[in-house]
Amino acid sequence: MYSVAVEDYLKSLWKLGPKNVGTQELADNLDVTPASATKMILRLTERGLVDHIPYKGASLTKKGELEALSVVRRHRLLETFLSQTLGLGREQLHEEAEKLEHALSKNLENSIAEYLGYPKRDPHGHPIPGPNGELYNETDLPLSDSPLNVSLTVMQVPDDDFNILSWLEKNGIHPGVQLEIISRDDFDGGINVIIGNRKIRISSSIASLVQISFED
Amino acid sequence: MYSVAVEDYLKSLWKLGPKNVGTQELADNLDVTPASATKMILRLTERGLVDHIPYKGASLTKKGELEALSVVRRHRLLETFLSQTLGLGREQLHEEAEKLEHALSKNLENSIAEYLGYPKRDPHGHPIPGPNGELYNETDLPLSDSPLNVSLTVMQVPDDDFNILSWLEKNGIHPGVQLEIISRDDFDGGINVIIGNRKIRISSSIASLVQISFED
DNA sequence: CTAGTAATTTAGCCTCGGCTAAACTTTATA
DNA sequence: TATAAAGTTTAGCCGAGGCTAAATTACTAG
Repeated sequence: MYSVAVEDYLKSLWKLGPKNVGTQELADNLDVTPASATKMILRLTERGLVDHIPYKGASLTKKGELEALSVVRRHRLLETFLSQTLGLGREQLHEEAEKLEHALSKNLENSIAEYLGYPKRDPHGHPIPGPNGELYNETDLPLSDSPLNVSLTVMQVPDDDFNILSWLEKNGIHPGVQLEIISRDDFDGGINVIIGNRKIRISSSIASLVQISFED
Repeated sequence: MYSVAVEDYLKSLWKLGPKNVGTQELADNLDVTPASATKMILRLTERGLVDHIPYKGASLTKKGELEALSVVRRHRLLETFLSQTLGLGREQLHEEAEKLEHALSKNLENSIAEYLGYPKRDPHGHPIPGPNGELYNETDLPLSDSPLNVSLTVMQVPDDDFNILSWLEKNGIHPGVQLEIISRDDFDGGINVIIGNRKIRISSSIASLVQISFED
């Protein structure tokens, strides 16, 4: 139904939204020139997938959002499937799913979801949209803003940065793990955490990409 | 590296070869017009993937054949993988693999091959080319030409015709099954076979698409 | 051997999704 | 508030891969 390019634009608009997304930001995200992004935005607007206010930015219509969520669902189901079956590491999943998501039929999507027992989250802890775009309420919080001396459970890690993910894996930080912040370096926002019996320092920029919850 | 269209053309040329393939035949196989096929053949020739003698047909170069075999390998590994993990029926595999094969990275191909234990055949019994295009010698024979009153083992069934495959499945005919031809209808080449404790008639056109061997 | 038919190629057009260069808004700064 | 900078759009180009219609080549039958 939709081309690879169209699906990629919708996914980016969803990821960068729900605010009005600027042409530049969208173009950067997709590795194309702003001129190309403008042209595609016009086509998507034509097809009722996007609302566009010239010089102000673009955002998904309801129709566009549903299609974007369908792509995200396929992506996250594939990550979960590849992780479960082949045992691929968290840092390898994104790149593979990025290609396969465009080639996954509705049938196969359903088979995979059933096989996995209708999972609610992928291996990075990201919520998997339902078959009709349902996305449950997000209550996880950034590790960077969390209080000291409280037991925290890691809920989400980023999915698309190989280096950050490798570092997190190496330090045992992934969904389900318990940790506790013992101090915060005021000058740069870096934090020191206890995880298992080890103490490690996490930079502010990475801590802001890790989501936690207070429940065990 | 190669586009979906290029991979599809190479795969078709391989399937229809190794003879010189006519433009019409190729075009029919790919559901495009002969004019489109001609144009693509010229591009593939330009890229050293195809040898083309104007008005006589086209065939794969060594380079083109290796690339075609790589696509076939991905296709058959995917069929095997989807069958093993999701338990998809033989008649559903082809269509899904047809789309996914173009989105499978070398890494994922390797992971899947390892996971499956480097299988030699896919669920339809078709040989899976090795990672460098190795294809072992084919010794299976068409059921339609096989002798009477000898125990035969089904080795291969077609992969791309949903209706034929459904019929074969329904009648328990798939790789690994033993059967014996008890008579042949001279007028149309249809055969009567014993399979398990049932006796069924197989039309000549279907029997020519089923490959058998004499070993048990 | 020649005419008619079938297969193939060429010519010319289209859409998609890129690009660069230039023009036009909007925003920020002096 | 004028103007420079930044962001956005327009114009025009390109290649891939389709298409139709017309021209060309090959094959076949009389």
